[in-house]
Amino acid sequence: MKKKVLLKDIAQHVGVSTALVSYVLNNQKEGRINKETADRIRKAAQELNYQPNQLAKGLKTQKSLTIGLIVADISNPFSSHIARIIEDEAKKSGYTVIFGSSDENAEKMQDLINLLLNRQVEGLIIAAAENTEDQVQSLLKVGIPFVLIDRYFPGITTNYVAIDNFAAGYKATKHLFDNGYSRIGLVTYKTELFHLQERANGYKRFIESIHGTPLIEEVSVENVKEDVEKAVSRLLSQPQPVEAIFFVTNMLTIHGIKHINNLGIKVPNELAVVGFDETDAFDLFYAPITHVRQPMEELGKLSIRTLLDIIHNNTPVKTVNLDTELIIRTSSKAFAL
Amino acid sequence: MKKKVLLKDIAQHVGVSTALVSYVLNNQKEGRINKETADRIRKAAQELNYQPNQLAKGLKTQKSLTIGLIVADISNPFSSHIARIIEDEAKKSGYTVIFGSSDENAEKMQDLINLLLNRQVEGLIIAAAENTEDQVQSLLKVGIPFVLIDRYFPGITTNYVAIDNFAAGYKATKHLFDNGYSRIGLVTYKTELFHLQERANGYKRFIESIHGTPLIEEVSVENVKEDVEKAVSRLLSQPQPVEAIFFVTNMLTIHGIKHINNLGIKVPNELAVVGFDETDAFDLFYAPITHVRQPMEELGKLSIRTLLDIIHNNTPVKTVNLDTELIIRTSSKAFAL
DNA sequence: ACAATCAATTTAATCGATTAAACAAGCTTT
DNA sequence: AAAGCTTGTTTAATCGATTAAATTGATTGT
Repeated sequence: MKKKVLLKDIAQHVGVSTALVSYVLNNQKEGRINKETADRIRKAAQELNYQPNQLAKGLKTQKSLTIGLIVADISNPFSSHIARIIEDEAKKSGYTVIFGSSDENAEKMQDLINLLLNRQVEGLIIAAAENTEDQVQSLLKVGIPFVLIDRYFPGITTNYVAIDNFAAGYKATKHLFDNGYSRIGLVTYKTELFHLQERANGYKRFIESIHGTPLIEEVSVENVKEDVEKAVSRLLSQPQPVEAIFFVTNMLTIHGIKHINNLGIKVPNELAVVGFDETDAFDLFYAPITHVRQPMEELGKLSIRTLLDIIHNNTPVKTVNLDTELIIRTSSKAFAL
Repeated sequence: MKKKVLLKDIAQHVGVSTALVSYVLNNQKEGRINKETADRIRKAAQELNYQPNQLAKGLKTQKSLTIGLIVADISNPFSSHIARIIEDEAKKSGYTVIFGSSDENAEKMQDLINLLLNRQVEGLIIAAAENTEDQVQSLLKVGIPFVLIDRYFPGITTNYVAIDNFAAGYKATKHLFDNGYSRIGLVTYKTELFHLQERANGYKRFIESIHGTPLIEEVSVENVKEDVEKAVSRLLSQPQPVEAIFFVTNMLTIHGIKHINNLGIKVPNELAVVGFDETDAFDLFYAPITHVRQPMEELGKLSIRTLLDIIHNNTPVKTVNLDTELIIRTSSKAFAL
């Protein structure tokens, strides 16, 4: 591999010290540098196609211009969508993003945090995995700038950008009820994750408000597909089968409707469905899926902007719960009267 | 922010030089170091939770343990799936991946390359954007280890991992014909990208082999949705409308079937469809979509393994064209006889 | 008893930048 | 003409690690 062009090479080429080259290329000491010398330096840098070594620069300046993003799984469309928004927004401020997938696993998440900190990221955006309060607490103690996204812990006072999960759950359930479905089941993960519990709580609150019985099925993260299938089947094989199901994440929704489809059950006539998040799959289903849409752009942009704010100005704690929108399609259509 | 624990801190804590600490923590000079001293150093490192500064380490050792991945758009499921596989495989060898999205734009891709090289990545995996031969050539000249993935340039001898696009195109078209569809249209991007041309070439070759007329619609990258809609409509409003359409990428397929659906056209009875890549949307469509499946795991793993091979052993050029699988579903079902 | 060997550790240079402080030469000012 | 500014540039320390080479003190061989 050809050797890289260094500051020293430019200095030699022009016949000045590396210090001067550095000053010129960083536009420092404006006015104190001979215009003509400066031009020669800039020209040489251009010609030699000088690219500063960011490791060296970062080491000296203590600024890596890098932030870390930890998601559950970068191949999940929710994660990759957010990742893309954050990438773009970070770039606007000259920052690069390093991603990592935690697989909803606390240990992997800790490894990722260490890895990112070793790489001297200036801050983190984290979609925290289950049971990672301790890790978040210890980040707080260390004082690394970070912002939680999507998930957060009610017991920890820290920056986060998320949605109003309770309202989303309530709204989705109410919508089904208003459209004539009264026995409504819910499929969620068996999890301590607060944001998912809140979606379920919103559901429960509404069901209670109409004096109904909550019917909640919890599935494992490890075995989503099979578990969702069982969950759906159980909800349908009750003495009084459910008339509608609310799935609280994109994956649950997808596996759910695939199974419903395989069972030959007609949506919404035999069973209404409300899903969460957006995916093309929801549109292409013969009965397009009513779903809770999260404001992705806002989530992403707000999280990175908050993070950069903290990094640069050490602003006070900021917590955001954005509103969601219920996109009403066919899968929850009211009974024809 | 609490100050980080340095090698120096451990040295001071134990009462030895930083050199010794470094040797111990890197398991160097095995046997030449007093076992008891070594233990004390390791214990101190543990207690103080020492995390080496990778910028400093990388600067000195000239190894960043980082590789760069350039995709068209990380939020595209194809890209994010590949990214995830590469992330996992890289981690196994102690490497971290930095991603960037080029948006199919040559200039952005060049910026990304520079950015990644500044960050001293040891190598690159690139899904090259259109018209970036020059960039690839110049990477070759500079001698940076890199592997092209998904896309490659017939005129450039370099490492790449891709599929046999021609065969995929041929196979998909033949399948439609064998199932009784003879007027078959194709929707692709208006592009110089060789891999997409090859998919179209495979299509053309087959159509010619049956003495048919190729019906190719090209859409722009910038305006996919509208253009696909127009393309589909044009294919259907021919004097003799097409009986089947082959879409050569996942996005084209999704937009295509959405539109076909909106037009109220029944698949496959009124129009058969074959798509490319996999997405949940294909399964959930009322007539599950027959599609070309790319071997994602192999693509991802092979690309990173090849790259690491080059980095470490400077192996000779390796080009790979993997076979694809045609997943036959309902959307291309033979006419009932 | 003296050189040679060995084990254990330290010294100091280095990676490629940045930057405070020093310096040189010309110009003012009194 | 001495002292003080300006302007333009260089010197040298530094960031936090790694690592070749030097050093120290003990041990061994002859």
